[in-house]
Amino acid sequence: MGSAKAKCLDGEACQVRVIHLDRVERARRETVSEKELNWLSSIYKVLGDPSRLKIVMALRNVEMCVCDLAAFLGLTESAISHQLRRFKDLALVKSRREGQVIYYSLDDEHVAELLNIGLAHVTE
Amino acid sequence: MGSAKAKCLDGEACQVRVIHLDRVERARRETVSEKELNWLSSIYKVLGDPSRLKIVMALRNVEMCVCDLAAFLGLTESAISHQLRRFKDLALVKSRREGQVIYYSLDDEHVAELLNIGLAHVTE
DNA sequence: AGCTTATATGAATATATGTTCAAATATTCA
DNA sequence: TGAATATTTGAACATATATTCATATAAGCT
Repeated sequence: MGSAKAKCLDGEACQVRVIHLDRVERARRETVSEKELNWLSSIYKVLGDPSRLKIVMALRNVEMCVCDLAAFLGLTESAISHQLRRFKDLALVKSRREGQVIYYSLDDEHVAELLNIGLAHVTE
Repeated sequence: MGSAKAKCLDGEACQVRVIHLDRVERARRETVSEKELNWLSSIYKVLGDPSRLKIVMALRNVEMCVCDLAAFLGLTESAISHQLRRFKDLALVKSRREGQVIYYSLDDEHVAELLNIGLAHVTE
């Protein structure tokens, strides 16, 4: 509706200006829970850093250890380890120990899909 | 190959420790350009914040103006405007003026796909 | 047991970032 | 023209974050 008249939400005393109350209410109805939203955004966020994106792109195809990734990225092994922990905390990457070497690989098909769509976006 | 012997990259004098040179070289071969990587990560990053994710989720379904989104998110109109500019800079959201009101909506099908996969990830 | 290698951890730091406030534009309406 | 509405912009601030350095853990080798 075109009426650009200010309205109020959440009671009388509020100061919130709203033009399309119906749309706001619809958005309220259709949104996912705050918890799901936070989780989802944390997954996008972990991909939203060039170094981490490069890491996870590499792990899509090959299992790699920390020092391989450090050589690939040109970063400290410590930096790689810190970032890998973030992936593990979100259960996006899994690890496998073989002697002293720990091999990392991608562990989430949804993330693989996210990366594929991103690549399609970039290479089209 | 299992040989955990240190090797060197990029010339003699370097100190880079590598266990699987072949894998590092393969990763080098298969990676996208630095420029594409930065662009792609910036797209994930812009989705990697709860407020922005909520904005773009809402814009998936309905056209909304700044103050609608401010009411929906419980944030300042200024905050919304700042975040919308980031989406516009990446050409993920488009705007349409109608009198004093500016309507925002999603403008990138790849991003819509990214959101769909994310939602599938969350709601499965 | 010691010694080396591979990775992890924690503190420290410099930088990036999200939000707010105050002020500036831009558009409509009287 | 002037007042009111919708949005934008820039500065400021508090918080988050990516990386490095130094140190700790863990496993294999002699």
